[in-house]
Amino acid sequence: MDEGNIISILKKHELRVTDCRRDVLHYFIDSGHALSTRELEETFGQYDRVTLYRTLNAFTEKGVIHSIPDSSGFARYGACHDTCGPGTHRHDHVHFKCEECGKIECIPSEQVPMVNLPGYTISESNLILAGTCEACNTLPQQSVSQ
Amino acid sequence: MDEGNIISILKKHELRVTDCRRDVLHYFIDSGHALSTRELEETFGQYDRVTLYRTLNAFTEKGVIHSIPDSSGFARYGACHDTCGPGTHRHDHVHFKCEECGKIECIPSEQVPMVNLPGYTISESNLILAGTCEACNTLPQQSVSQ
DNA sequence: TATTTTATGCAAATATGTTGCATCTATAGA
DNA sequence: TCTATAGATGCAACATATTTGCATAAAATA
Ligand SMILES: [Mn+2]
Ligand SMILES: [Mn+2]
Ligand SMILES: [Zn+2]
Ligand SMILES: [Zn+2]
Repeated sequence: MDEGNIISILKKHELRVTDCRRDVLHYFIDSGHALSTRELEETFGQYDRVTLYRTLNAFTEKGVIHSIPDSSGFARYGACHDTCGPGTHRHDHVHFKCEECGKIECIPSEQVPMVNLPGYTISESNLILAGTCEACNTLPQQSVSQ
Repeated sequence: MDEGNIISILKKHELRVTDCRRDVLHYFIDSGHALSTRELEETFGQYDRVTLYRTLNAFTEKGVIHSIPDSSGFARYGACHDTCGPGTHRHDHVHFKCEECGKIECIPSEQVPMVNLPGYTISESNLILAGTCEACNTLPQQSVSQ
């Protein structure tokens, strides 16, 4: 994605355009998988850890990214769809966590099936699948640590 | 649940019966919602933090409890069904996180819908719903911090 | 450009989770 | 019931994740 688009996404979400935010958002959009704080720290050593955390929090609050439920104990984030903004979050797509390569992918093509629970109000649904991803099934020997 | 049942559950899962394990298991079974390590630490100040963590790990390994994915980044655990034991884990039920009271419940009556992803191997599915729980819908003013 | 608002970096604090080791205890066997 | 032993506990220390306070720097606005 080109730099102009990155900047307009930041502006559309009421975020000041800074080097750190441009670089991180760029990386989110181009990476194709959900990111951990660890991966961001390793990728962006030029920025302070605290700044990266604050970037993730700002992005989450403004609807640029969303956190993905995981039982590993580490937070993971994925880029939101165009439809998300401050106040409006819709993440009805499935997530897949590969146990071989450790990557979490958003699967935009799969909608989370609706469930009806009498008495409950459901505002958000998250379906997280785990197993082996397409890439690891094709190249079974390329497994990598998380 | 009575003390005899608690003890027999521990024994059935190859766990030595200790005060800590009896108290924690009792609390899991009677509480009706998923527990965070934080809540356990606050509830069981008489036991060392490390012992509580090791209790959770032992329970999870032996199939007494299961961890529940959450986007908060903190581990949460729920009591397993009768059908779980060492080696056999089946958690195809839905989980619900209430945004009012912060509680996570297991919904044993709802199965996680199957999804087919060509190219992927799926070994586990987790569906986490969020919104307002039955209790909070009934008594809207009783909201509590997480 | 001047003003205002917000982001950043650094230090420090807090929180979460694990490991090593000495001691204690639940359990099985004599 | 007594004893031997594998396993559980508590404590200290460690490792890592995440947040907060504050001074400074930079972005937006006029
Ligand atoms: Mn996603
Ligand atoms: Mn459950
Ligand atoms: Zn993979
Ligand atoms: Zn509730």
